[in-house]
Amino acid sequence: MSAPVDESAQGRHPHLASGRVPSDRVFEVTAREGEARVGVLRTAHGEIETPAFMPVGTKGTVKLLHPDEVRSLGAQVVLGNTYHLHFRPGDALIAELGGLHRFMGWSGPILTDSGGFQVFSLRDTIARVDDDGVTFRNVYDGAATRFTPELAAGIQRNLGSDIAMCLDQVPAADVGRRELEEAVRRTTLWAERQATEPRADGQLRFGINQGGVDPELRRRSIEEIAGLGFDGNAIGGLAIGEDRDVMFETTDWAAALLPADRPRYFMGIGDAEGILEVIEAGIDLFDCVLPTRTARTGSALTAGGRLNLRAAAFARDERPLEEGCDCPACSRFSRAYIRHLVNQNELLGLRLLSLHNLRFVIALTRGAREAIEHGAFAAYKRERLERLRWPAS
RNA sequence: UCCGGUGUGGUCGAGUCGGAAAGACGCGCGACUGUUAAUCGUGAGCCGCAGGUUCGAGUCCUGCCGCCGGAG
Repeated sequence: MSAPVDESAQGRHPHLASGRVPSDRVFEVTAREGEARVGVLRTAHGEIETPAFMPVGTKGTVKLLHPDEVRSLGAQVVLGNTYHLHFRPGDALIAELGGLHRFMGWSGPILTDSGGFQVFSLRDTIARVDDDGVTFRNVYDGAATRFTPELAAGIQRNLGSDIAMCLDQVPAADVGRRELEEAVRRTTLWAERQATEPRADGQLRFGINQGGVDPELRRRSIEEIAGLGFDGNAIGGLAIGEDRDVMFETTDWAAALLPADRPRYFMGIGDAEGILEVIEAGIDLFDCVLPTRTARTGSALTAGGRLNLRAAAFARDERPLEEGCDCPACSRFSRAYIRHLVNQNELLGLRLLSLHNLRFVIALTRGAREAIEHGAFAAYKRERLERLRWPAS
């Protein structure tokens, strides 16, 4: 594959390139419609127009894609991961090489997740959780490892991300109230400690509230976390298997409780309906592996729903994945060809699907942004949901 | 023509003293939501054909057919 080199990322130290943004200019809301809003989040490595979808690049890469491709799809910020980069190749090594931006050739904003989700979603590896931190066997070599808020802060400082997330305790969707309450309590305890840790130059820090869909616990968590005055606030521990309607309902009132002058981040949602719902609730940022993962497992996201490209139904389908889509896949290749590539395990097929799926969610989000600016979001959402319910193809 | 071997889902291939047909790949279908994921789940076999022995046959017997090898 030959791809253009990102000149701007060459020979530059991300820490030197970064600039501190005056705190009163970090986030500005520029338009509203109901609870939904449009804004701009200014980071050390550039601005993010919100609402924004953030592609996930856990190990320092949005899987299969060149950073320039990710950028040209309209992505303004990507995620990196504290857990994975700490073990491979090591955050100290990345710091030595000039930070994550330079290391991965992405000169735009980077948000790093704290590792909390990884530790707690890999439940079987957890040895012990206490108020100080969590001990687990890491997935790379099985060695016992301890994560604390201080370590999560230190790793993210080494990575030099623009937005660092707090280490949180993420309980499964089906835990009882007692365990949920423990997670809320600990998440606050940890956030208080992480809040005072040193950070990279210009780095913003976001708190994460928990509480599942329990009204009292979520409310309590939001009050405690938001009370610590982070640069932004995330709703964590949702979209992990709970009832969808309850999740949306929770998001509606939970988002409204978050400080309006700070960015609000819903962690881990990426399907079309979900994106529209959380935007409507007043969420500014969201991320998800869905577009890139479903791509690698052979599915395309479209306005009419997901297409399983492996299906025989597409063998002679000469249409693009989605009519009217401007992505590199749709502008040139047929469903039949992509199906052939996917079924033959040709990487190009998975790359084309990745490009398309990311373009789909980014374009959907951009459409929402523009709609809000014109006071047309309600109609936009209705129309998009209609198409999902009654797909044209 | 004779001798020997062999015939199990689309393909390769395990089936021990006859007792509910492994596995892999492929194919069909489906999942996937702060990535241990180019992953995971799931479906489909008149055991070459016809008889026979037996309570019971992919396994034993007979005949036929197809393939492989050798002899002539």
